[in-house]
Order: sequence, then C-alpha cells, then structure tokens
Amino acid sequence: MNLLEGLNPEQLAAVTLPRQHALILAGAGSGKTRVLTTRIAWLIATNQMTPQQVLAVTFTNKAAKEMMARLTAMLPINVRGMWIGTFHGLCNRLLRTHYRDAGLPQLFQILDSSDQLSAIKRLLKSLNVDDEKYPPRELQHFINGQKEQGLRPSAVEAWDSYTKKRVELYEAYDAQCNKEGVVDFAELLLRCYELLSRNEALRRHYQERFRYVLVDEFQDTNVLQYRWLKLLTGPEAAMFAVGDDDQSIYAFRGADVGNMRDFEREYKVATVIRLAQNYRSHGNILDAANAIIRNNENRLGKNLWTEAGAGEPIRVFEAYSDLDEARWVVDEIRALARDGHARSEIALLYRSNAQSRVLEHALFSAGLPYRVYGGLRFFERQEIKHALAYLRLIANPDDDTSFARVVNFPTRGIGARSIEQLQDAAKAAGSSLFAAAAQTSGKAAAFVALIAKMKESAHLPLPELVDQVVELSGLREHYRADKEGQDRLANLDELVNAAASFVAEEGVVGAEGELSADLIAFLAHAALEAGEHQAGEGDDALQLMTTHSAKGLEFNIVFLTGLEEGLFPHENSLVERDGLEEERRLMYVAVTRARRRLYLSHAQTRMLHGQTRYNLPSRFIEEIPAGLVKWLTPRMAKQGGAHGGVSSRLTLDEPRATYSSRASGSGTAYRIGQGVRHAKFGEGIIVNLEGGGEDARAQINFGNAGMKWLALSVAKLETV
DNA sequence: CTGAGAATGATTTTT
DNA sequence: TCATTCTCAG
Repeated sequence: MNLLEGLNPEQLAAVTLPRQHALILAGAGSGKTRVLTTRIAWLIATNQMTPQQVLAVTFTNKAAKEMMARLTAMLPINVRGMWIGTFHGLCNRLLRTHYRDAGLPQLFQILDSSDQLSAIKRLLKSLNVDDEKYPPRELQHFINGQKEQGLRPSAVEAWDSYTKKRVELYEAYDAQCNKEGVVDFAELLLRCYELLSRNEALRRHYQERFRYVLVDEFQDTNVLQYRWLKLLTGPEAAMFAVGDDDQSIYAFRGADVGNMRDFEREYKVATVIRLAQNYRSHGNILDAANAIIRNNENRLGKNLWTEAGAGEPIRVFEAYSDLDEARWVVDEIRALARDGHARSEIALLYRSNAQSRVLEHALFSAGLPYRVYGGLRFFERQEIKHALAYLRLIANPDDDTSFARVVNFPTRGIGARSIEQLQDAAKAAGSSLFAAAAQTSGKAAAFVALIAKMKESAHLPLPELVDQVVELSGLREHYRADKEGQDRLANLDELVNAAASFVAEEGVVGAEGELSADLIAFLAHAALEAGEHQAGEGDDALQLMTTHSAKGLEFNIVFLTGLEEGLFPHENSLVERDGLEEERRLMYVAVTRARRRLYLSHAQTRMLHGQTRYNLPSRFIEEIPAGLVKWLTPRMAKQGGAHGGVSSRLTLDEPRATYSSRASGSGTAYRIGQGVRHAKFGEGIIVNLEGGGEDARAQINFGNAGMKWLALSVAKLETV
C-alpha cells in the first residue's frame, strides 16, 4: 500500500494501530501531522471506517486546514463532510445543529475576546460595580478560567467575599449573554459539553457515530476540552491522542499537560508510541535541544535523533547591547544573503514582542524586508468589526454588544447620554437596547430603521448584502472623508471579497429564507477564524516572531535573540509554579525550529521599559554542551575597560547608557554593570546603586540566585 | 464630539 | 520607552 511507503517503524506502528486507545508522543519534527493524516487515510482506504466515523480535533484552523488538504491529496473523496476541525469550530457545528437542545437561539452570535471584554465592561457599568475593584480584564480571565474548568457559577467554590462577588458577576454575565443570544469562546465548549452530558440520546448518537477520535497537540488541551473528548469517545471508539509534553508551552492559558498522564491512566492506554526520529534538523541542533530539555524533571521522556549528520555548531554571540545585537543580526543576515540564502528561510525569534522593535529598526535601516507575525488580524480590525456588528444586528437585534459598538459609529448624534437612557429603558423593560431604541422617536429610532432597511437586503447573495451594509451604514462615507482612512476603505472592500470567497468555498447551498444562511455561517467564520496576520511587504522577507508563535514552524536558519536571565527565562516565570520548566520547554521549541543553522545571542545591556538593564546570559545557553557550541565572541567577555576581546567593531559603539551612579564600599569603587562575585550567590552584575559611604547598597542580579540588594560595607564582594 | 495631554503599565496567545 | 487608555477642556 503506497500510503504507508516511507514511514519509519514507529510511524508505521502508529498509523496502522488496531482500534485501541493510543498515545503518540510525537517529538518536534517527527512527522506528527503525517502520521495523523495517514492514519485517517489508511483507516478509510482499508475500509476500517467510513469518512463519517472519524472525529479529528485540532487547536488552530491552520492545522485543521492542513489536515484536510493532505487528506484530499491522499484520498479520492470529498473531505468536506468529515468532522475535522478545531474544538471551537466543531462545538459551533454541534450547537448550530442542536440549538434548541442547547437552549440557544437559532442565530446565536459568537463573541471574540474583545467583544467579551466590552460585554463585561457594559455589565459592570449597568450593575454599578466599581471597575477599579473588579478590573474587567481580570474578571474576564476569571470567568473564562471557571468555564474552562467546566464550572458554572453555582459550582465555583468561593470562600472570600471578593471571590463571591466575582462569582456573582460571572452569573450576571452569563445571564446577560443568554438574554442577548451571544456565546463566548469558552461558552461554546462548555455549552456543547453540557449538551452532550445531559442529553443521553444525543450523546449516544454521536458516540455510536464516531469510531475514531483523533486529537492533535494533546498537550495543549485544557480540563474541559479533555472532558469533552471523553464524552464523544464512546465505548466502541478509540482515542488517538498525539502530543508532545516537551512542547507544552500554554499552561498560562489553561493547557494542562497532566491530561496526557490522565489519559494514559484513565483509558488504560496500552500503546504509547514514541516518534523520536527527527526529519528536520541536523544532529548538533537536536543534541542541544535534548541536552536542554533533560534538565526538566517532569516529563514522559524521549530523545530526538536524526539520520542527518551533525551539521554545523551552534553559534553563540554575546552583544554589548540590544542595539549591538541587532546590528550583528543585520550583518550576519547580509552575509547569509550574499551566500544565496533565501530571506524567508531565516527566522528571528524572541521571547517577548517588545524585543522586536530594536530588531525591526535595524532591519528597516538596512533595507532588509521582513515580516512580523502577531499583529492585528483581518477580522480584528476596527473597520471590519464595525461592519460585522451591523451584519450581526441584522441577524440578531438582541446583540447589545454589536448595538453599542455601532449605534453611534459613524457618529449620528447618539451620545453617551442617549445610550445611557437607552440602557436604563432596556433594563426597566427587560429588553435589548435595540428594542428600547425602537420605542423611542428620534435619532435612536432612526438607527433602528436603518437596520431594518439593511435587513431588506438580507435575502441577497452574501457579498451583495455586505456591500449594501458597508454603504448604508455610512462606513464607506466615513472612511472616505478620513484622510487616513484609505487602508480601512480598502479593507472594507476586502471584506466584500472575503464574503464572496467564503460563499464560493463554504457556502450553504440552497438554503434560502428571509435571512441568508450564508450570513450566519460567515459571521461564525469571522469570529472563529480571525484570518491572516497582517502581511508584511516583500515575498522574500525575514520572519520575525515570538518563540510561542514559532511553534509548529521550521526554518533553515534561526536566530534566537535576547537569551538573557530575566528575559528568557522570563523573570515572572521564576515565581510561577513550574514556570522555569515551561520556559525551558519554550527554549526547546525554539531550538528545534532550526533545520541547519542556529544562532543564539544575548546582550549585556538592554533597554527595557525605559530603563537600561544588565542581564546575565541565559542559563539555557549554559545547558548546551560546550562541544556543540561555537562562540562568536570570547566566552563571557568581561565588563569595563577594553571589555574583553570583543571585536573592535563593537568597541566603536559605546552604549548610550550613562554610568552616573557610582559608589564605594570597603574601599572598592563600584559602578552599574560591574561584575561581582559573592561567596554564597555566585557571580552577578550590579544593576543599581543607592546611597553612599557606609550606607551604600547595590542591587545585584545573580542570575540563578536571583536579584539581591546588598550593603556594600557588609557584603564581601569580589569584583570580577 | 474631539483632541490634547496625563496616567498607566508592560510575558507568552488561539479560539 | 512607548503604546494604549483615560480625563478633561473646548
């Protein structure tokens, strides 16, 4: 069977496994997606199951699409009918089908995170809750956290008055959503989970249907997602969970790696297959990654290997400053480009977004095209959200979030005052803002009439409807008048195009009524799939992104910058539970992105939040065996004076930092940036100085041992 | 309603 | 430092 051609023994074992629960520990670059898709194709091709019997779940739309595309290439069938999608996409599908059983209006709308935040702000205002005491963002996080644990307000344990109040607000928030007919992301999951757990007939139906449940990136599942999977995996079904505990980097948003062990135990998983052969990177890169991750205690264990050669050593550069680091990156990239390397095969990675600006500035000055991932996405743009809000009001006039968003945009003389009156009226009548507005006469009523007018176009093909709405709303007019509105105008036109291609690709055929079924599907699509990240200029552009965003991607050449204590590992991680191990996994993910060449760099000084910081090299650099590393700068170049043997090019560029702070203790002069050694804490760098004479104190970053304030007259410090 | 200036606060992110 | 959010005067 040619489907199986070229698979290694472990991949083959996984793909052809009999129907039983299995955990596939798929290391970075081990052909995980291939295994997942080939298994589905093989099961179908060998008639072990029909396309209807598979449920395949991913986290991102990108992964789901990739799976569909590969399946299409492997099988002569239409994959569109198969249940392959994201957790949220599949829940949406189930809830649309069974909206009555789920207690939802047929045309329920989906709130994205920013919609949810506005809804919470509106709630706090209407309840007269002090948003200083209950910050909306924090409340949002609290509510989502509870939902992701599967907890409704009544199930949340609250002992202190603060939590009790938050639970009360959670309850009020849910009530508001129900009234408005809207559902947030976490609610999609929870509502679907509850639907299936309460409705036995429905659960049985799906359990009997899905014989194979396959899960991608299992290490990223949260408690609720795992429980949802368990509900859908009936007694006859087999769960095939693919994941890598070493690449679990999303604990901060609720992912629970513990699900892997729980799955193994609860399902008495007999087959754990380790995919450790790596098809991506050269040996030295894998050895470095293996060595780093070995320092984590909590892991299921696995060691990547390759048939490719050792390849090049890992290059490490110590920069004097962040600016210097950026200049070095530019120089190195220029040299690489001269050698014929494609820019799009070079990635610049950093731990936090703030680090990109210095790099961007240097690249821009050097005229090197680049693309930054992580900006605003298409459906998140202001003008697009405005247009969508009008469309949502057509579908569901009770959607107060959308109402509040556009009732006065473009401005039509309905100010904060009038909106407050509407809110009071709506509250008194227990109705939506839209209904309250309909009761008035004047500007608010005119807005209601406007929506009614738009609704007259609701039977038109979707792209025409969108075009009408953009026109009638006055959005087009508004941005035409705005001298900086040209891009937004173009985006609105693009929205019409997006609607057209959506209908062409996923249009609901035949369904006609007062409202176009396409509209509802399109609105869900817009909420669930925010679209492409802002495209950068140039086809052959360097790729800039955070280490998190890089997960799942690969590049011939990777620059991993800002490898400093406090930055990476991030200082906050040191006080979080298992924070350091998560940072290390992130480092592991970053390192394994590189195919052939990996550069690591750190800077002695760096501007952060308007202050110059003095950071020690990241411990992760030291965790790489010295034999794999080639230092481009003398190892641990010392501070001050001629500063070690750093190349003369660097000494020309003195940092902008001023060393105004000086102090002395025990007759020795100290200055910021000075390296010191302490008997107990080891080597550190002076970060701050205070006072003088007998009272002089120094704040010292000891790296592993943390940040300390020491009295210079007392502490026995040795200068390094 | 708008715009200017102040205040704030700043890992990581998909749906 | 700098981007975003808030506040207040016009």
